[in-house]
Amino acid sequence: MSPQTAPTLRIGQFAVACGVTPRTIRFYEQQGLLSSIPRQTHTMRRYSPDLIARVERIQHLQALLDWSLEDIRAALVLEDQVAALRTQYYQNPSVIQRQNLLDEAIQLTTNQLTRVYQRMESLQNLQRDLEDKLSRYRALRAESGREDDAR
Amino acid sequence: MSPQTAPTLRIGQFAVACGVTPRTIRFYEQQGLLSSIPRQTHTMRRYSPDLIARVERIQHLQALLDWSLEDIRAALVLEDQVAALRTQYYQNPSVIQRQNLLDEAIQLTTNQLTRVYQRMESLQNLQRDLEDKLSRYRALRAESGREDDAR
DNA sequence: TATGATGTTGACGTTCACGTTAATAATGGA
DNA sequence: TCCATTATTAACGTGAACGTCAACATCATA
Repeated sequence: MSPQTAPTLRIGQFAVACGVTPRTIRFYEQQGLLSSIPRQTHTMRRYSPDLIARVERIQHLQALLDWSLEDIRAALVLEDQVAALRTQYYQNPSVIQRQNLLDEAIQLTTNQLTRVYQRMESLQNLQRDLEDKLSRYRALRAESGREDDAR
Repeated sequence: MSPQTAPTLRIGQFAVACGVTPRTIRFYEQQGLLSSIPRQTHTMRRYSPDLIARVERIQHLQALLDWSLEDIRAALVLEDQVAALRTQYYQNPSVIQRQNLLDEAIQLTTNQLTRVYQRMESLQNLQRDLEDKLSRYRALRAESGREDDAR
């Protein structure tokens, strides 16, 4: 969460850098996916370039795991909390609290990994099907080519 | 396309077998994903069990490649045409037509495969990220455990 | 300092992939 | 033959993830 780079980008350039529209960025913020964006002189939002990776992460989870923005939000919030833990960002919580938080994060990440493995397996099956199909098509095309030669 | 098994199932049982609702089945037919379903006595639809695989295929393409039903329809229609070609289902088209059809099908399948490869690569990256994250969490959790021991 | 590009907050619109309901008809077993 | 179960069409409803528009504010620069 803590920005490593200065918040220099305005929403237009930031959105282009992320490959989305400004509307999408505002929508993500509204849904709690980007937390409070600092504003210069209390008006326009400013984005630090390291937030680009966060938006791309959102889109990846969306596209690759079929997660809703709500699921993604929950995951990011938890990750942010762990990150805050590490940098002692907020008042050092009790050992129990830290452990619970970490256990939750471990649980969540494990679930994500399981999902990833399942998807990869399904994709491999699909790959096999498609490769078989392709070779059958090529064989048919070759036959048809021979007929054509003999015209 | 040509059913290998008799159309015995009514829509309720068929939908259950596919893991969807009857509404979904009717919707797919309406969108041209299942072509004309034979009806006994001109009223109720009857499904042959081999159509289950087709519905599962639709859901896979939807979930794994993020395709719209329209994209899937186009792919299935093309595949059906090639299958019809093989079984001489409709009037033997000209050699040129057959070749064009096959070329289209080869093109489409190649595109699908490309998409599959891209997704698998992205998934592998995500897998690495998640595994790294998980081991970091576990390390943190271990630290916290030691603090706890020293209470 | 004028002005065109860019940003802001609502609020309503849109698309996809179905869900739900209603009013009616067909099926199949006691 | 009766009647509970299942199916049929038609129509409207829904949630997610934005798109679009209006009415206004602010920024950068000539």
